[in-house]
Amino acid sequence: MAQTKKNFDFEELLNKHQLKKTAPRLRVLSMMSSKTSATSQPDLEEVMSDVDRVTLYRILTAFEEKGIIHKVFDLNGTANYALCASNCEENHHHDEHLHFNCVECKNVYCLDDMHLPKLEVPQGFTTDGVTVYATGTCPKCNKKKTPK
Amino acid sequence: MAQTKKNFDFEELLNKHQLKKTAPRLRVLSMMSSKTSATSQPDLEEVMSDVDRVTLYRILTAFEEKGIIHKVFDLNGTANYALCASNCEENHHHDEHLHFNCVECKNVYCLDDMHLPKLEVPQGFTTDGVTVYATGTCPKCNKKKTPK
DNA sequence: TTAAGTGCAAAATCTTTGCAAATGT
DNA sequence: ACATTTGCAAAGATTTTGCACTTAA
Repeated sequence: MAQTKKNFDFEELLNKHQLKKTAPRLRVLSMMSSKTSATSQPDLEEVMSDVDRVTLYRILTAFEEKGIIHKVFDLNGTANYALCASNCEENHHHDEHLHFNCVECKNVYCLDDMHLPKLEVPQGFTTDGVTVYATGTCPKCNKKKTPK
Repeated sequence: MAQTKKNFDFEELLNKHQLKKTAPRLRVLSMMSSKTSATSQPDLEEVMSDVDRVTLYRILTAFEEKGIIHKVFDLNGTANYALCASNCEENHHHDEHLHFNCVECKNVYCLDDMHLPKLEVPQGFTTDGVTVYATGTCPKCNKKKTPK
């Protein structure tokens, strides 16, 4: 059960959430599933430039409400979207994983499998969630920098 | 050397960065220093509603460039600003502390003194910075919830 | 057929830019 | 007096809303 989001799952996924299978929606899902990193809204808009911007907004909103994708802001405040892991439910996301923001290519990687260290907070604070952003260089960009 | 940013330091601070002491700038500094949490841009705009919005944008940009304040986006993508610790230099911020985002009052607390646990990243990634966002309830809001 | 989704137009925000007037040094 | 800073007007960009047309089921 390693990779759960294959292309032919998208119909089912939309069905499950009572969303009709339309071309723009399938393309959004397809694009997100083809990447290991989250997709920034500007990138999405570029690829989907033939559909109305409003439509894209509505698709993203709908997907987020249904728990199909989750939104994560990178360190520049830009919204990035990624498919949710299977344990996301409607309006209740489990995105307490590590978000890695590459300073070279700006991509945001959702490193789901990383275990996050326990966090201590001062007296009086109670935490219900932790999101960790790491900045640095991703493997792809590291390779470019060390061509040998 | 516990609290470094007293009111009478602001003149000096602006001087040091070759910025003129103007009323709006002093008010921004005063507001930020009076709070233990970062100040959201909407909050700033409300308090500073008598000065032009453009002026506020420029003040914040200038302060950030000079390393007087740093910007941190909360989990809703809203910009929040806080005075930099003294070890911030121009265009090179040290804000690798814990940002605590209260789900009740939406405030962002910069918990400078917390030590952040070492983070493991997968093969190929190299990190140069870590920002941790915790969500939860801050002491103030916890008190409200448990009135006794 | 009909409820849901899309596209277009337009409003509402948010952010940036240019320039003249005001202000700090 | 002079360089900065502010305010205003306007341009640009982003996001939201309303409604008619289209499409999936």
